[in-house]
Amino acid sequence: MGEQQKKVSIAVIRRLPRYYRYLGDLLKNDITRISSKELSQRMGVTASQIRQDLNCFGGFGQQGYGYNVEHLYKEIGNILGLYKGYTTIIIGAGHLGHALANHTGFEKRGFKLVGIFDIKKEVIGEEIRGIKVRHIDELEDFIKSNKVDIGILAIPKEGVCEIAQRLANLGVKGLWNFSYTDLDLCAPIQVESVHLSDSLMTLSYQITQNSNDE
Amino acid sequence: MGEQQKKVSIAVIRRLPRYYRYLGDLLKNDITRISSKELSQRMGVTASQIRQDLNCFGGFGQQGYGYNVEHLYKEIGNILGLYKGYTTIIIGAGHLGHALANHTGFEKRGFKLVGIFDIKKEVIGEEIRGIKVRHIDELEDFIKSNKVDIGILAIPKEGVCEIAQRLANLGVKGLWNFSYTDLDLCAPIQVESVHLSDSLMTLSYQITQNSNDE
DNA sequence: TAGATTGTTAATCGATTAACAATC
DNA sequence: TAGATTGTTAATCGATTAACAATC
Repeated sequence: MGEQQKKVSIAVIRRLPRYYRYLGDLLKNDITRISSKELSQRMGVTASQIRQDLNCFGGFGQQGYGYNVEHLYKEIGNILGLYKGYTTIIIGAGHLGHALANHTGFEKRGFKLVGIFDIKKEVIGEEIRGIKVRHIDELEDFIKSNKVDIGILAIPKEGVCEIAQRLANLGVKGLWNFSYTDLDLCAPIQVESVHLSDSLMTLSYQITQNSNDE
Repeated sequence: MGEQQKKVSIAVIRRLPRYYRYLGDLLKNDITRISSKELSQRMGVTASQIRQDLNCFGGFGQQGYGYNVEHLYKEIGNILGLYKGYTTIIIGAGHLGHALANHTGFEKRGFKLVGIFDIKKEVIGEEIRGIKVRHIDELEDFIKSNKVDIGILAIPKEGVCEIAQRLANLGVKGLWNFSYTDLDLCAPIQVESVHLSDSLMTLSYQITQNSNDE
């Protein structure tokens, strides 16, 4: 803690979950060691990049041998904070909120859903995977008596800024934002946005280009 | 058509939807012109980057004046293929499939949902926003008699590769992949993946770093 | 030991930023 | 015309790839 290697670029960080995924697959297939060269072929990247990326965090390999799959898998999991026991709450019990609440993959990676909030009377009290939907007015009390690390924002962009600020004020560490707007908070809170429309438009651009090329 | 400016980098393309979003907001607020400098301040990027990005596609501005908001908005929409009338089908009527089907934002941007498919008897025949869920066996017939540009893959990773290949074979132009795996098809089809877990893990890394820094 | 493969430095490539002439 | 702001070239910065000595 405290001492910090020089800042790792966002490009590297965004590749870590992908490494983690491929290593998990290798582990499932009982492969115990892998070289950067073989991993690079499976992943479609250069071996050099893999070695550079990993060496941002320390030397996990061994010359002449390569990397121990299980060890590397766990190390990356550790770097990503997957063993910290982070807890999440979902704001917005609409269709997307339901989908995210019902997705079991997040828990598999160590993220525990502990609360769901909404503003609409109709959904309050409903249970999703054993978790009761609470009224948004209970947010402050809930967070004061429960550790909440991450707020998942599955609400329309109109209300998101106010909620985001409330969560920041309550000491929530990160926001996972699904609303169609950028969040620009003056608070020490991390924001990761998933702009689904942006992603779809990117795909749209690419198929348009393909058609033009012909 | 046919003649192609030198390939625009993916970094630029991924910024286009964001420009589009900000321009849409300006338009709503009845702002008719904007300079790269002012837009850069609103978006938190450099004016130079905005001008460079836009000039990959042509000169949309005017010296001494800036950019006409409505014109630029429409041009970017055009570049992104939003006026092509692209149609989509969703594969997988689970929680995520439901959420995507019920999301009206995509239609607002020109993507028309025309079909939903699943394999489970229980959901076949159900209607989501007026669209009947069909059995996956009807996929080939449906696509042969209906134009389908984009397949949205909202199914577990186990079945996704086979379905993706079937869609590619049927001439679908793009796949929007939500399953937790990379698709590596040998077919002339564009793939855009949304790995939600990867995004969450990136956030997790960042809040972990913040805690370590203290 | 010989072979393999890392960790790491150096070279290359590409993307971003700065600068400014062109021009509305 | 003078002022503003683009389009575009040049400079800088950072990320990726290549190379290779270190070492298991």
